Amino acid sequence: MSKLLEGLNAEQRTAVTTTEGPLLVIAGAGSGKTRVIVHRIAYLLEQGLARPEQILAVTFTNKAALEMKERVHHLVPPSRRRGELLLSTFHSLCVRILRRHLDRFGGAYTRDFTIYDTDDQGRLVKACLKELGLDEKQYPPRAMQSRISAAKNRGETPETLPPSSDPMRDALSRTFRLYEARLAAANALDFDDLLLLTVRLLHRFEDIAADYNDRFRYILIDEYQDTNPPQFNLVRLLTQQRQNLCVVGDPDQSIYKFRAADIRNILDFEQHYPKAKTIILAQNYRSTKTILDAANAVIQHNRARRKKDLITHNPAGEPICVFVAANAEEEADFVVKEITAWQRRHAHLPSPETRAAVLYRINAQSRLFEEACRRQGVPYVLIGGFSFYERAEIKDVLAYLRLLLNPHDDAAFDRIVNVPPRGIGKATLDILSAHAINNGVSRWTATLQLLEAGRLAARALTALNSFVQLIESLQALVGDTKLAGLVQAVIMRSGYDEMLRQEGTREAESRKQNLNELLAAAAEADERQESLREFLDRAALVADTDNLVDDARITLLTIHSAKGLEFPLVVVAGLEEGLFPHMRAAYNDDDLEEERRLFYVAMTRAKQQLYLTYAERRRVYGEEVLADPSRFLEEIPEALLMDVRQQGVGKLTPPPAAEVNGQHWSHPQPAGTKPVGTATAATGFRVGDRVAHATYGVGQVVRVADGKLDIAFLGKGVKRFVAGAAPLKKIARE
DNA sequence: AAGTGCCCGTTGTTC
DNA sequence: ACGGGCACTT
Repeated sequence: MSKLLEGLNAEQRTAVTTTEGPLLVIAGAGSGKTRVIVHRIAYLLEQGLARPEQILAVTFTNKAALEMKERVHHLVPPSRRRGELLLSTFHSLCVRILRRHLDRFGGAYTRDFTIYDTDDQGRLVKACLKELGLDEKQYPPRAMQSRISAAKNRGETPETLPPSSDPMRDALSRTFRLYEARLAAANALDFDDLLLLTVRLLHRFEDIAADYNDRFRYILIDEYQDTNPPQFNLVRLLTQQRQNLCVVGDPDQSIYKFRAADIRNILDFEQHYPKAKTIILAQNYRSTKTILDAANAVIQHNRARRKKDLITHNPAGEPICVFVAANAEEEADFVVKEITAWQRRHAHLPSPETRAAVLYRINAQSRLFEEACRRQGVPYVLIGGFSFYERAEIKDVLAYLRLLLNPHDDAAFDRIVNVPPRGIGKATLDILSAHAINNGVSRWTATLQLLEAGRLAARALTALNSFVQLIESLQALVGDTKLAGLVQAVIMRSGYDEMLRQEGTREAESRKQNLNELLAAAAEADERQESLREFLDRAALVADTDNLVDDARITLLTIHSAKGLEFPLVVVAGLEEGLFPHMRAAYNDDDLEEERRLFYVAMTRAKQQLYLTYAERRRVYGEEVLADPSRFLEEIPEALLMDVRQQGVGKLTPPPAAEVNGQHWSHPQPAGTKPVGTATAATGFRVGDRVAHATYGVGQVVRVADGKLDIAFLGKGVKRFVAGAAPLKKIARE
């Protein structure tokens, strides 16, 4: 028997060695899912079933891909792994394919396309709304953006969304159409396009599809529960010929519905691939029995679910600690203090066994924990939120670099045309933009044409001309100069360095430091002999967790970012109604069940010890609000919990119902009621209506006058809202 | 064209 | 509480 199989349980072995035909591996949290994938790849190589370049494994992050590769290398001797093992995310894979074949479409898109990130997308949507004369108040850019994205992932195109008499739908249709046209004009692809165009490419050109079918004899997909329709279609197209497809995932950990992930992909796998064999990995190797029992108890509250209980032979371990803080600052202080104390108590263990993570629902919570760490002088690593590649100065310099490769990249152009300020003001840019729209050309082309015609104020002409000179002179360096040199040239010649120097603030200093880090990253890319293109692609597709520091003592991150990770000590913070489950998810069963899965993911990150904390008061939008404990806390058997303040677990029972205007209200939302839409105006509200607010919870309209609403919230008094100014949902009676 | 002050929405999760 | 966007000023 192969040494590879030693130490694997019976199910894991079957999953590793069943190499013909489709295979579905339902892997519970901590059941060795990654291990199965790694060993399966190693097995394929060792048995000579495939050469490295014939295997494709798709992971959720690039970091996961790198780790897997290392582990495979550890198991397989070098002689067996000559060739390129392709381990990557769906997005990276698609960029790779498109950079090779996108020209085949022959239309506007070429292989030199630029990738628009969410930020660029937002700018573009805004510009489209403006161009169409649509009011941003009535059609919030962010909402439009996510509707467009959702439509694209459903397979809609501007053609399938015809003009409509409904103003909202019509606005969406028109914005969508213009948005797509502008993307094409800029030779730009958004994140959705990367997947969608790859699917279209393989669908349309059989020879390309055949090539990849030929090449990839074995395909493995990790975190399959979070694949979306385009990803599903891509997998279909890649497995037409051979169905040596192995998907691994856990329906209970599906947490990306908001980005179009469709849990049915995994639930219906056996229907999609009728010859599929299914293996369930139900033994958890990660967590203590206490933690696992609690997680099992919680997830059982989900009704739309295939029953699956995880078991473990691990010891019971310590009870789960629940801490109730008076406010969010106290919560954060307690968490940091408790973590350091726990680590001190376990100082005899090797340091990887005392790593801790603070998990929270929303990024805004991170600030509290950062501040608590700073106050207590404890080093920490923050994941996400304002990560490196999202910083303005980094994006600015990257925008310069993008413009060098693709001057028609309007998003990049807009970003830096007057950064640092070089006298190209609003008036000039309006003319420029109008010219670009009227002539159907990019900003860059419009600039050249305006310069040619000379029909602008002399000052504007000089400024624009020097900008063009700058870009062209930098373009001349591409290819000849090393990346580090190029980045340095951008920072210096653009005047960015000078601008930061003149500011002279601490903030400017730290931005300068960030740019130095970017320089270092460029130098590293030089060592790997990367092209500018590859450098930019990487920058566009880095995941927050890709920069995870493995040996950090304390890591702060959202639960979403924590997917696939594990820590000996985990604190899940902010377990309050309205925050977790989040207000916006509390009104429909599907969203609420996804919140519960999110909590399930959070709990099952913990190996040894789990803390659950919440604050009775928290500042939201600068205002102190009261909060009730999360309903999820009540779903954990009390025997598994310990209140670290010795207040008794009775603390966790829901607060009594309250009276508003003589009517009885229970919090949260009364059962059986449904949201009927977001209020964009006070119209449609009547005195007596039940309404919900993202921050204050359920309330009752007590006055409607002059486009204003007075709403009474339980325990929070009467608040006044201006029409269209607040995220209100009206709740229908019954 | 750039600077100042006020109003408004923000904070839901990410490749 | 805070920053972006806008109107208004210099």
